[in-house]
Amino acid sequence: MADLRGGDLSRLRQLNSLTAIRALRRAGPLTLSALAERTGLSRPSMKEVTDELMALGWVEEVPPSQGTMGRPARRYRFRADSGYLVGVDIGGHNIRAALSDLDGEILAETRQPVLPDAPLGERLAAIERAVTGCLALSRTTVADLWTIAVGTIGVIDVEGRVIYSAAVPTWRDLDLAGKLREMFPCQVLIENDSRLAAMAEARRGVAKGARDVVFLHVGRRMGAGLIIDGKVHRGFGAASGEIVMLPEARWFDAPEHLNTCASVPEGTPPEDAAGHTLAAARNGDPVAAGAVERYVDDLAVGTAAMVLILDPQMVVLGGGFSRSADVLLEPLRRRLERACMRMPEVRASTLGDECVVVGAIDYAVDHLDDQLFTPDRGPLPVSR
Amino acid sequence: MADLRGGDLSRLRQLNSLTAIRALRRAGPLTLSALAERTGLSRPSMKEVTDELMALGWVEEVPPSQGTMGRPARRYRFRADSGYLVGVDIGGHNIRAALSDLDGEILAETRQPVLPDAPLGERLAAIERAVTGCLALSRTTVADLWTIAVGTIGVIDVEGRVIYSAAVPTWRDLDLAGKLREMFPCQVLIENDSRLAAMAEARRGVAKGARDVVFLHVGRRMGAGLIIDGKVHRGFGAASGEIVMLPEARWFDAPEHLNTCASVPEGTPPEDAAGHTLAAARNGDPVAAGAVERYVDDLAVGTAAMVLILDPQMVVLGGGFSRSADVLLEPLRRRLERACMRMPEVRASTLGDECVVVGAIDYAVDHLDDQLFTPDRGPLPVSR
DNA sequence: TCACTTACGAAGGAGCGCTTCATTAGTAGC
DNA sequence: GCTACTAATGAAGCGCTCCTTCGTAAGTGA
Repeated sequence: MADLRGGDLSRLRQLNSLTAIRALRRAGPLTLSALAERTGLSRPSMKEVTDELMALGWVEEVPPSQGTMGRPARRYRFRADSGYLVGVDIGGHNIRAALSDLDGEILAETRQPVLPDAPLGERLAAIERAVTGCLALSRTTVADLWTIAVGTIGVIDVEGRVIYSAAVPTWRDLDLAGKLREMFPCQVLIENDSRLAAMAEARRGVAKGARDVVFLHVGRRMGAGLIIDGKVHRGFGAASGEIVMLPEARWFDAPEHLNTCASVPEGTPPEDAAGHTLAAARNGDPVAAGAVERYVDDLAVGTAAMVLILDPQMVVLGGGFSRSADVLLEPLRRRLERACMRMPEVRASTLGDECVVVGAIDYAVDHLDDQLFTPDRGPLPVSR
Repeated sequence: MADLRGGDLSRLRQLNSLTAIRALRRAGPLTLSALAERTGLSRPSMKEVTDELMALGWVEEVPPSQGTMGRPARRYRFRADSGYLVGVDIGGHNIRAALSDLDGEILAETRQPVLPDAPLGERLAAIERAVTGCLALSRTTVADLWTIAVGTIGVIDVEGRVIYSAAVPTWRDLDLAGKLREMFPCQVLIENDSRLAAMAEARRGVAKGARDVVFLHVGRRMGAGLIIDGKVHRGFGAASGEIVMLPEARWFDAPEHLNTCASVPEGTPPEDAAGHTLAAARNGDPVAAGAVERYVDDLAVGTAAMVLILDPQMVVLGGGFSRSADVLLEPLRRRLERACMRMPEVRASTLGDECVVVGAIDYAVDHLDDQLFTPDRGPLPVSR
């Protein structure tokens, strides 16, 4: 429960340094005066702070802006390139990776296809290829990596061990965090992919700014991710969002309505059936429309449970089927309107397939921020 | 999003003062040396801090402890009696109030019976009587009150307005916070009663120490309160925990199994029927046992929804029926065991009827803490 | 070239916390 | 009752961080 440590003078400086970093991260290059004004410090004090931050490698000078009145002011910026973050999305069929700077600006992305039943070694190798691919694209080395954040399907325990994964058999009981730590000499974070997707939507997607968000992963498998009070909600055993396990919530079998619809042509591969049904419904096929109706009926039950329990500001529809949001959104809203006490906004995901990698990066950025702004870390470390 | 204000020297002092207060609140009377050690400050600095706090009225000296080696040390304690908090539970049939010091130590309690359909004025008068009764019992005046926290049935909006109340008709559309602010010249907080009960259990009840708690209010009406990350979770529109509104969760009609059980004697008043059924089940009546089975079946569905969605550390069974926890707990556990991914602890409430008032006080204490520990409040105010 | 604007840099001062050391007020043992 | 020991007290002096103030520097616009 919070810290009971009193502050030293150096603690004050540390606080002010962090405040300066935060201001620079938020507002880009700033002059000394602007920085001083924003943080409330005097210019001379801020000068000392920036000098120190420059010496440590956290901040650098950029050329002054031209055409201003008066003597041109020095400008400083946060050196977001003094370290890099990688986000990884380990899906059934694809492994995606993205590399960003410390501000979460994405600099490179890669994708490695992989078979759901590929042996473990192959899958891990694909992860390594995806990450090193990103490094090569952005001309950085593994030594510059500060954090790798991984989103994966399945239930992950608090230590980063996979304890359940319906979609990827070889994934089960794997100490994923451990394996990745062997591969990469940096901090490794593991999260459930739906939760990271929720994070992405809450940070830079359609739910930007919302503190409480329910993210629905609708696709061939169903899942949910929760953002509560602006943070990823994991739950005590990292098993939150698993409403799909409750038969009464009617999520588990919901996709069957779309898969087994009579309007799907014979011989369609099973993974494409739902897409056919949704497309047919969009084109006015009454049989498909009925299947979609029944699908949304089921989807709405589990969703209403989450909305009634949490009263979020927004519900975001994501996952594979969210490409058909135009067919799903309105009927879902209508049903929720009837079922809920207070109707949340219901919107479609805007980030698409990159949702999870982007969320992984946002998660890593948050983690970095937390580390920086946790008191009693001692002085700021040298950056690079 | 956090503050961007840098720190002054005085800010450091403020921080240290607050740290000292916090240490004293947590550990009772402490000597200067002990305080210094705990907070990491040097003794001379801590002396200045305590001098200042004494001058402001936040801290006072107590006689030194005897029989120690060496020169006896001054001891200081937090003046929890420099202000008072009141918690109020507005139920259908009773209005309870309790008065505590700033540490949340309860000093007086009162109860005022009131009819569910009493006119609004009468109900408000009963609230006033309950509170002034507490003041009289503890020989304090309304001027010493810092905060009143109120828990009430029904859905309260973010501004403290009652927007829905099935049990108390006159309560509807009432600006409760406004009315109370007219009555009492202090800070007024309004919350839903189940959420406050959850708070109490998480702070000093059976769930003490748990960060994520689901509190089940089981009684003639059903409700739930959530503690997430140690804080009351209200939701965006203060409508969280309303799973009872979802038919598929089977909470709404669940109590009917107990009310309409054939083993209830003719002529039993409807409010006592469920109690009879539970008692009969405890005594081995097979008909009553069946009714209880069906009741728990329903109860478990909504509960499983909450557990699967949130993955709490603990589920607390509270409310009127929790007096029969011995009959309910085991069957509930069995059903959850089957339904949940990770089984939480399931325990009965230990605080009984005082749950809500106590929770209201804990809520007020938390609020006070937040206010104190929010930066940029300027210097510590004079206490009393 | 001159007035004006804005930033820079150095100097002096105040607040806060730290260390050090002589002093004080108790207990324990003889 | 005296002495040795223990632990807290109080005052002095130091260093760090931030503040304000003021003269100087480096641009723009007339």
